[in-house]
Amino acid sequence: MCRTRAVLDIVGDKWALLVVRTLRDGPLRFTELKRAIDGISQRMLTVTLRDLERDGLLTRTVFNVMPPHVSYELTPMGLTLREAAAPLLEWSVAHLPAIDAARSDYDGRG
Amino acid sequence: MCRTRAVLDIVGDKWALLVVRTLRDGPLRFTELKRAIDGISQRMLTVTLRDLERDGLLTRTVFNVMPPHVSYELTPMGLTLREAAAPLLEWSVAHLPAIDAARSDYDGRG
DNA sequence: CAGTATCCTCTCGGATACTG
DNA sequence: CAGTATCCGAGAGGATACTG
Repeated sequence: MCRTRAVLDIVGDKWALLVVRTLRDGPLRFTELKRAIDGISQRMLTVTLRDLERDGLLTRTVFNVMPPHVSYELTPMGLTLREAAAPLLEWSVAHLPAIDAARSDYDGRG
Repeated sequence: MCRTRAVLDIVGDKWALLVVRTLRDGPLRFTELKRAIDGISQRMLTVTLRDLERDGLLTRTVFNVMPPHVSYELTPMGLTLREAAAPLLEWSVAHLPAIDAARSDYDGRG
């Protein structure tokens, strides 16, 4: 099995890249992330954050205060992932209309 | 729902980026792709190629000979995707060891 | 060679309810 | 606030067998 698949599991994750991108400008709290990432469920945000933490891409910092305060921040490696993923995300946004058109065309003939 | 999610559905596909990368140096036949992409099943290669064709990212050319000959080649848009994805794939290869280490470390404490 | 067809399992991920 | 726990349905994707 090609090793590249292991990292495409990160990229292919439904939410991981969006979380990484959302953290580009500095640390955020759980609720702030949830608000920023439209459509993500509480459960999936938790799971995604845990996975990214496990992979060494972000850090989780708990402040023992009331009410609880947890801060998520990209690690240096997480920042390099953000840089590497940026062109792909930009490509995606730029080519979305072209892909929609190609699909309509394809389906119209099929 | 954030529009970026729609494009991550294209890019987040388990095999799509590997197919695009494998076609970077020119057209390949079905069996050549299957051999080059370690671990992909016959079914998933078929499905992935169909999706990429539908999205206008590659072309499928059938030569009516015996035995059958089908050639897959990136479109100009497919080539731009390949360019956009290159940094991420390089990042993947470069950081795999670090991610493995982070996982072992995390699991060792958890 | 380049698929299609079928079956079947397993994981992803949403909804909901509860807690320190 | 920042989670955890539980349940559940849909669909991704692998294995296998067959075909023009």
